[in-house]
Amino acid sequence: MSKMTKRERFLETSLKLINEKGFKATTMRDIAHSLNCEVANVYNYIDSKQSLLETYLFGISNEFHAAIDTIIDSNASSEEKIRLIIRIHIDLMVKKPYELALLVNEWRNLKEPKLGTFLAERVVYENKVKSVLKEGMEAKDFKPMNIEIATYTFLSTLRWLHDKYTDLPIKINPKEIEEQISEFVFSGISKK
Amino acid sequence: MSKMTKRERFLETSLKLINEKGFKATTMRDIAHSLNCEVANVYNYIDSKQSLLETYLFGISNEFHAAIDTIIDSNASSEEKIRLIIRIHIDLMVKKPYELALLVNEWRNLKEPKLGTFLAERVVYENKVKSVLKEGMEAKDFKPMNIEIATYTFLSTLRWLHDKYTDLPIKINPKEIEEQISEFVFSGISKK
DNA sequence: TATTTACATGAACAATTGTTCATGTAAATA
DNA sequence: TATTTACATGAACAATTGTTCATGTAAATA
Repeated sequence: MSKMTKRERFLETSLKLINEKGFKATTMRDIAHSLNCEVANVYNYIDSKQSLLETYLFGISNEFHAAIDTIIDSNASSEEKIRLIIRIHIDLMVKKPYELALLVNEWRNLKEPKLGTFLAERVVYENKVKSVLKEGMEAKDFKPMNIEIATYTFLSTLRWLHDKYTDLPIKINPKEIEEQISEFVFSGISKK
Repeated sequence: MSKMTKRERFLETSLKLINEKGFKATTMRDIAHSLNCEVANVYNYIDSKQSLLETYLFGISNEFHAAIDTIIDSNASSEEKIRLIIRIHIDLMVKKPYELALLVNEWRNLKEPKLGTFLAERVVYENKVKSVLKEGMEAKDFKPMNIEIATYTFLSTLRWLHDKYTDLPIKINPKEIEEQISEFVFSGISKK
């Protein structure tokens, strides 16, 4: 459909613009300008500036949830599950670096009640990760840890990726990132 | 001095407000309101909204640099240096959680040429960390790693702290965070 | 006592913002 | 051919924004 194509091209353009300048700093006129059209025309594609942000954020959030649910429902070992979680984060970063950057940087600009929904979804996601770590601890695959700290620290190791992938022209090889981060997470930096 | 006290109280109030709503979303009128005064009065304390942000960001950035320089110039082992870097991050988070949150979340709102200066300073900081990791790798304290990935992954493990410390009423014990994160960084989550 | 200092006000400003409206048009569809 | 659809325009709006100005005042300082 011609509509889809045009709309998608519009979404892509404004996504990059928002990433460059930030959501608040990007005006409807900025978006129009980068599309070579008038401001009013932008409203043929979206309802409001807010809804634009919501579309992006809930879209990528859903993708993360769909991916982790498949992993959790599998009968892989805890270690294998963590390995797969690392992989989906890197996969999504390669496929949708700008959406990922938005997810990290711009969710604050959501308004209630969407903001509450978003944060609730994020807690659910964190809890899914937490459950895998807990499972692994109980199975003695993982060492005894403060589960909260371990969850946040682990998730943090995956949260810088988008930054390098959106800004730099030279992309680091995703396979290498996956190996290096997995090694870091499972056995740290010390030469044992 | 009475001036210092009042100005500092003002800085503290607006710092929290900016953290709550975001820099762009916080208006001068918001700040005035939370101080129970008129907008114009705010300009007795600062030159502009931008300079307010700059004060915070370069202040905390300098603290990080001062702290890491002391560590780098010491003759501690690489492992000990990494341990100390973890410690200063946690110390600063406990002492100045709001400044830290700003450093992570709001630097994008700086304008050139301050933005360039800030980013350059950040690269310098990352390079200092990188040099410690490299040194440790060469001394065979640390395993062979892609040094870029290791640096960003390591720094990330410290970048979620402020979030929990500003939002939650219940503070996690800093000593425990330090131990847990050090263990994570040096030997990972696997039960060896 | 005279003067400086730090803090305070209210009104006004020019610019920017998201959004709406009436209207138009080329291409696809019925 | 008639009509719907998707995309497009320019003007206008009400609200919000950071900042300035002239002016005031209580307390500290000279």
